Order: sequence, then structure tokens, then C-alpha cells
Amino acid sequence: MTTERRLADGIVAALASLQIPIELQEVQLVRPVRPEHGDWSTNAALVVAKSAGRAPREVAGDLAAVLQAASMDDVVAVEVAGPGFVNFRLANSWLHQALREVIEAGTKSYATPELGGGERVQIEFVSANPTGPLHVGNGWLGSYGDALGRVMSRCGWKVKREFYVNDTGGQIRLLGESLLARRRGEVVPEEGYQGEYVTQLAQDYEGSDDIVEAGRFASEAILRNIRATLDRLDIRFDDWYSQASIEESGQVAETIEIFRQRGLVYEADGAIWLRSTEVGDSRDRVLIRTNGDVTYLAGDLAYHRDKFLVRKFDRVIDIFGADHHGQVASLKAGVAALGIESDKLEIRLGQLVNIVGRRMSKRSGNFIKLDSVIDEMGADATRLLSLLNSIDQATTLDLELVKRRSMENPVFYVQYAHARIASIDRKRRERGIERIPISEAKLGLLVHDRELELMRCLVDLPRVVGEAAKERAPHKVTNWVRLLAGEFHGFYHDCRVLSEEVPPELTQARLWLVEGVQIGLAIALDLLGVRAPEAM
RNA sequence: GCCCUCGUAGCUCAGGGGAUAGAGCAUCGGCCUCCGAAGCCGUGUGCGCAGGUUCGAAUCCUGCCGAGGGCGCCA
Repeated sequence: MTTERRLADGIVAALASLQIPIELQEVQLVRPVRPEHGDWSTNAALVVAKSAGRAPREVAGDLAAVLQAASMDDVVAVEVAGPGFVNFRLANSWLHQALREVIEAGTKSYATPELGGGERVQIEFVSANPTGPLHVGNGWLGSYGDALGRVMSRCGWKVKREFYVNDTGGQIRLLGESLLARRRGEVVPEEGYQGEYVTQLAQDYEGSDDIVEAGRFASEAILRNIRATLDRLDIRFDDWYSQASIEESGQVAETIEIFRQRGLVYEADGAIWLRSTEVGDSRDRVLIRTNGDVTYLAGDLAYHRDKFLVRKFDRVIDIFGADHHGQVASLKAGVAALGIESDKLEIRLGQLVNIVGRRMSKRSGNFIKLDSVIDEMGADATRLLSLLNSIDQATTLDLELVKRRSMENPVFYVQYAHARIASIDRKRRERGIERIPISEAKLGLLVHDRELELMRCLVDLPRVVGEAAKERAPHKVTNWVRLLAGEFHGFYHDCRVLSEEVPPELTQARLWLVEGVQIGLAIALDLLGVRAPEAM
């Protein structure tokens, strides 16, 4: 049983013996930032003071007294501090025990909090239109979606990744027109696709002058290109779902029919409308246009019906760029109208990635290609950089700076820590030093501040992974791994593992500590989709 | 005009009810007879503004100011 668990149980028992009712959600047991606040701290007294009708510090005093009397393992002091916090001071042995748990669990099982309960969740992301190469923003949200999938999988969700291919409609026709114009050596219409890749494709195209055929040719070629780029970042999908296929399968018509049966469809101005205002939208939306084409929304609603009612996902997470947030209200409304609990559809909006002094637009061809960024920085750096920040925050990227100074990019810092660990092990074998089993190692020798700090850091990983999953915030894993790497570099500087001056027993203990760190690094880097190199 | 998101250090960003708000970069200064200096150590400035809720607000609420995005029978 973890120390955290034992303390939490102790607090609950202590409050019960004091006959104080608990509001569980509010009671927290955390590791305080400041060392003088102990190893663990609870706000329980602050939270229950009101309902108990007593002063927080008074409750805290009673609570501390009971906890002190319980004399739990490793607990050397229970103190009241500040407005009514109860702080636990523990013997270092709790950290040595924690290190044992890390080693025993290993890369596979450590930090695998069971939170998802086997819930089947689909994450749909990137879903870039096959009308041009991926840009930096696609890579950003692609890395996010993939890492979120990894984090949630680790926490017990059954995750499927999906790319929705917008392979039909006006934009594909426009792409076909642009291609044909290029082939004829004419200028591309102003609203068409101007990018150079269209010229390239026009040279390869040997088909007819039919716009649909040309458009299909171009979009298929572009989609292959998109997949290749995503492969470079190790972003892989379980399914590539075609918008054209859902229209051809009749599911769009079926979906519209369902709306009709529910009295949510009417005709006006020659088009067929969804009365989405009935279910929370700000205005009604067109489902079938005057020319007979179904709208993107109609297809998207059929697609979501398929996700929930045909393929029976318990939860769907759609990841859109902030420029698509206009479609959120109607999508949510439409899904609700299909009788699907709207909480089951989560839409995460990623703020846009700005490049210094440039505005990105696919049609004008003025955007930074994801491929060129990977060429410059490498896949690992691109992924880690994408996962540095919350997607709620618009980020501004200075590509020149990133390219020129690798120090701007923390990927090297983190990978270097892993490479140094591998290097220690190589050196150990060179010197013919045999490892002893952890059961025989004297972990109690690990008392240096650097060593203790590393173990504290490792203790936090399960909570960090769990928060990253619950909050859909994989960047929390990035923050943690940077912290761990920093602590490791400090340790490496101050504490030699292999040296004439270090007693053999301490070397053995430190080898196990280093292995624990390696496990932590490997778990975190894997969640982020970044390689953990043996050497660099 | 209406709606959404966001304003934290010179720059890029963490922290999103908890105790004295952090990191990297940039600046300046130290550290390699010793497991990899892609490293370590030191150096100071900040929560857009004003109210409110709370024992406690950078965090929640309201208003204002500023930035970005959205408001199509495009996707």
C-alpha cells in the first residue's frame, strides 16, 4: 500500500473518531511545494471547519493529536500550520519504500492509475482536409491527440484513434479545378488552391478533364502524403473514416429521416433545415442545400450517430482547431437531437499556433509545412515542442529561434538525461561491476538531498499521469519529465554513482535509484511519443 | 453588433481555490586531473484594470480594457 493511501485512510479514520462528517471531494492530501510544510499535507481541517461549526485551527489541532497518537509507519511528526493545514513529516524510509515500488512495478505497470474503467473512447483528431499538406498546427494537435490517447490508454480507457477524411464536397471540386487549371497552364482561380504542390500534382495527372476525377486524384495523393507525414511523428490512427463513404452508405439520409420523425425538419427557401434551435443551438441549420447536396453538418451528424449508436463508443472526444469552434454549437445540438447524452461528446478546442509574422492559409499556400519543421528539428523535438503547452493557450512559435538554438528545445535536455543513464550502465559493465538484487541493496543509504528529491519526483508520477488523463492535458507529463530530468542532472553532478571514492554499497543503492529514474523517463517519454535514446 | 477562447517575468510558457506564484530562454558571473559540460551553481523583475464570493483568489463570478477566433445553402 502506498504511503499516500495509508495517510488518507488515517485522516478519514481520525475525522470519524472525532465525529466530524467529511466532504470527500474537498479534502485533499498533497505534497506541499515548500519543504518546511512537510512531506504530505492535508486541508481537511479547513474544509470541515464550517460544517463542524468550529475554528479551523482548533479542528486541525484535534486532528493532528489523533493522527500523532495513531503512530503510523514512517510518520515522525504531525503539525498544524498556517490557517489550519495538518502537515506530515516522514522519515526518509518512505521514499526508499516508494523507490522499491517503482522498481517492482517497472515501466509496464508503474503509474497506471485505473480511472477509465474500460470505457470505450474514440478520439478524433487532425482530420485535415486532403487539399494540401499538413501545417504546423496539424502537427500540434496531432501530437496532442495521440499523446492524449496514450495517456488515457495507460489509465484504463479503451482508446481508438480516428481521422475523418473530408473527401467530398465543394472543396474537392475546387481542388480539381485548381489542378486542371494548372495543367492547362492557366492561373488558378482566386479562391482556389494556389500552393505549389498543385502544380506538382498537375504534372503527374494523366486523367480526363473531369473536375471530380481530377479532384479525387489530387485528394488521394495528398492524403497519402498526409499519412506519411504523420508516420514520421509516430502518429497512427486505427481508422481513416471517409466522409464520401458515409454519404454513399445512406446513413446521412437515414439520419435526416430520424430528425424528420422527431419533427425537427422543415423546408424553407428551397432547402431542408434542421430546427436546431429546439435543442440549444443559436440558429437553425441547413441539412440539404437548394442544389440537392447535403451539407457538411448533415454528414458530420450522421458520422457522430455512427460513432455513438452504430459503433457504440461510450465517449467521443473531438479535437478541433479554434477556427472550427463555430461548428461546436450545431454539432452538440444535433447530437442531442439524436438522443445522445451530450456529455458523452467532448469537444476540445486547440488554440491556434502562430508563427512569428505569418498568417497561415491553405488556399493561398502561405503556411509552414509540418514536413519542413520535422526536417529542421527532427520528429522528437517537434513532438515535445507541441506537447510543451496547454492547447488552451495560443502559442507563438519562433521557428528561426528553434532552428538556430537547440537549447530552446527541451527535448535534448530530457533525452540527455536518459542517455546519461544508459551511459552509466555501459560504464558499469566496462568496469565489471555486478549489480546486486534490490532486496539486498541498502536503499537507506540514499539520503543526499539530490537523491531524496529524485525519489519524491518519482512518487508524483502516478498522480501526474492520472491528472493528465482526467484533464485531457498531456502537457502535464511534459512538465513532469522536464522536472525529473532537471533533478537527475543535478544528482548526476553532485552524486557520483561509479567512483573509487563512493563505497560499493552506495554505488549499488544509486544504481537502483538511477534505474528508477530511467523507468520514470521511459514511461513519460513513451506517453509523449518521444524516443528515449541510449546515446545521442 | 453578438458568441467563444485567452491576458502571469524582457521573450516563450507552467501553475487554474491553499501557505512566501515557478521554469526555460535572454543578461551577467562562477564550475571539467573524476560516470557524457547537450550539464551544474548563482544573479531580479510579474498575475491587464476595478469590484464581488470565500477562512483563503493568479485561480471562481460581474464589468471594463486588450488580443485571437467564430457568426455561410464553405469545410
